[in-house]
Amino acid sequence: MPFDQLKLKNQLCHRLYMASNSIARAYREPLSELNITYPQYVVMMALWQQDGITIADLVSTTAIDGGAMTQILKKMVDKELLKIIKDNEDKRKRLVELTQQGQALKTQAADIPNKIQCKFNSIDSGQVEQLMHLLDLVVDDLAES
Amino acid sequence: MPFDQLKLKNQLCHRLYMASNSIARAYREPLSELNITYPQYVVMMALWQQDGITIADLVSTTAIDGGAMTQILKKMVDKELLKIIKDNEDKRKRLVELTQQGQALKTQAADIPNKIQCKFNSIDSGQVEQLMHLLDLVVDDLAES
DNA sequence: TGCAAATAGTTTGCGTGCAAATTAAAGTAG
DNA sequence: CTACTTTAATTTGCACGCAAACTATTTGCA
Repeated sequence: MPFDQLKLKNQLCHRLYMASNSIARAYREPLSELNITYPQYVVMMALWQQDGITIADLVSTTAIDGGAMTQILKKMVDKELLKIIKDNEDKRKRLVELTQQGQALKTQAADIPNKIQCKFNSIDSGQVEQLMHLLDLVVDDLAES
Repeated sequence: MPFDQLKLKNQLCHRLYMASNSIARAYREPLSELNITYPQYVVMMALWQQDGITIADLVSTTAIDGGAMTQILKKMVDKELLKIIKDNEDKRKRLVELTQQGQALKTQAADIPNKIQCKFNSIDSGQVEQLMHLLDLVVDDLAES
């Protein structure tokens, strides 16, 4: 039955598609209170972890596409969440720095992970661990291919 | 440490984001040979399973947004993969039917799941099963919230 | 030294994902 | 029979994700 593999319910890709969209949708409400989108939130998390990094570093830690990153950062500069500074040592590079507003947003965001976690009633933290591990394997396997 | 939850590497959402993008990227090459995109492939799989269903049914089985579906179907009609027929019993509804070309494409697509599976070197089929199960739980938990 | 190759970022065009508004048809309550 | 509500689908506007083309530096190598 080679065609059985073409059934939607047998496909890992479709599960991932639905799960990823579901999660992004779940974040939409809490994030709209901070006036940011999900990818913008990912950028903020990366900068809360390490500030003043280059755009290339931001691309590699967030896995957001470089072309999209330019547009995303532009909007975040408009919102005065961060600013972009030229690197005098290497004039190709630009450094991304949080503004005070950007740093302050971390406090408002601190509760978001809990809000999301509350929606998971069928999964315990051990299963989340395992899920993350399996997803890491998927990403690694598909990395360069 | 409430801020530890804000670290990217602790976030399920970011894993899902990366895994979903990775998979979509992995399908891009094989699907470009069929001249379709990933969401279009999902629509095709749904129709190969059951042809002649309404757009609403297609939306619910694929989990593709209704607004996007209109655009996607329009492009697939242009490619002559399917046609859209009015339902005379309920004039609000429209039925989606594969053309001969659309049906024939199934044979060309039969090998795609294997091509993708070949890229997974770190995961066995049991782990894929488990991954799909966990993703189902995630989707269900986030369903209506 | 000089010049090709690599690196950092931006821009463009296309295809979604999604919310909100809109149109048309069917169902429903009074 | 009529107005209200619900359902099916489309349209619009915005934000990405991604490939490809492009600009500006820097690096590497002969």
